[in-house]
Amino acid sequence: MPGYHHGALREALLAAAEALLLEQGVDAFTLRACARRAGVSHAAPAHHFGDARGLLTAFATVGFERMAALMQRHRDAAPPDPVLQLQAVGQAYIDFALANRAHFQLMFGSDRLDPGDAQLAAAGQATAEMLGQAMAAVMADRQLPPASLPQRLLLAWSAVHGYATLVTEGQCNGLFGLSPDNPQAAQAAGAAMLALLGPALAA
Amino acid sequence: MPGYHHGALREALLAAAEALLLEQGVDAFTLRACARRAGVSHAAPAHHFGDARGLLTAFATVGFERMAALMQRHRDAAPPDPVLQLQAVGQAYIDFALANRAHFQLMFGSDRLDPGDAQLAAAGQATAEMLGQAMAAVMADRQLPPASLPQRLLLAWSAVHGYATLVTEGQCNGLFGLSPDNPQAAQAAGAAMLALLGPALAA
DNA sequence: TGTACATCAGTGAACGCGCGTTCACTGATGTAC
DNA sequence: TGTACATCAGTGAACGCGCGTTCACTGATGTAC
Repeated sequence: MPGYHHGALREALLAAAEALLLEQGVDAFTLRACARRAGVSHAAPAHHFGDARGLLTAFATVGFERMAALMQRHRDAAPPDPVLQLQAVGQAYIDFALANRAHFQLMFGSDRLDPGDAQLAAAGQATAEMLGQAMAAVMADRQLPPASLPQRLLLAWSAVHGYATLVTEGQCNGLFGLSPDNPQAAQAAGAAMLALLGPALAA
Repeated sequence: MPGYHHGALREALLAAAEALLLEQGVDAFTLRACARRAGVSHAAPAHHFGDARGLLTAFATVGFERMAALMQRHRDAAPPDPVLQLQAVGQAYIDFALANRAHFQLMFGSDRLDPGDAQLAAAGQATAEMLGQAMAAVMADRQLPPASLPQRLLLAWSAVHGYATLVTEGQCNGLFGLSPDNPQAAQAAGAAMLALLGPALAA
């Protein structure tokens, strides 16, 4: 890993971005700070990402891909009951947010992404479909009216997204003692929430 | 409303901040742009707010106060059934977010607030208590085990917060056609979601 | 195997810009007598 | 009622800073022959 040519600068910049976002928040993110963090000239990132928007968009895309992969893993590991599988997917949503706070906040909370980016859109859609398919499986299994899919999906998504958002933003710290610094407790509380919600979605 | 002395600059700056936040997002917010928007010298805001953090903190505090007031109104207007009242409070949460996107996003999504500000903390706590009381009333009415209050509260809060966040961030635009630009549709979908959730919280 | 050359990845100096902050100031308001 | 004066609210010029972007460059890699 020598001098002039870095070799894996793209990945190094994404790692530097994560550290910066976690430490200072997205408001403080600058291309120069990111390059500094990666130990590289401040003009170097332009070769890989164009500008800050491009870098953050690539960062968010990686986030969606990771999230979808985690959902798949959780679902595969769950018992064959569709409701349990739906809960597993929801838990993956929460777990991902806790373990990748910087990605999660950027993916859903920032206006510094390029909304027209094709890869970002594809990754986001693939992630959404994981949840949609799990919900559809529940509905088929319980013979629920297909017309109610949107509402059910919206409720499920809102619950996991709201919980993940509240915890990662630190809003649950005072009232419930839940913070991303204690992921075990936050995961457990999320599981309890999903256990309470599951039956409502399957009825 | 004459020349040198503005007379209501504090309020004018908060209004200018709202317009800027809606148009450009919180990332682009600067004290100078805010002063420009209010038609005033760029050094003027310091007299009222100190710095940008102070201004945004005051702005968020106003948001929490408005939200709590709307919750109270919705609850008072609802039928005497505790579950319906809880749903009314939840609907107020959603309605507030839709009607005050700039406030909402700043209140919950920004790291540009002063976390030590006493007024902000008080206003936030008062808002949280509105939801907590409505939930407690449901539990007393249905004789539910008091120990389950935190989980139930967390589920209710997560659902309304998640929904409000997803819609105001524009995440529900593609898949569900819900955007803050069409508040009626977004309110209706939120009501449907709450109708689905209500029984789960009261059982 | 060796040489020439095109391409790529990163450098570092330079630029102009908008920002936050400071500060002496000035115009208006309110209060004491 | 009038006058003097303190206090307050807003001005505008000035500063230093970090930012994004540009650009000629240089060191390394890969490929053709």
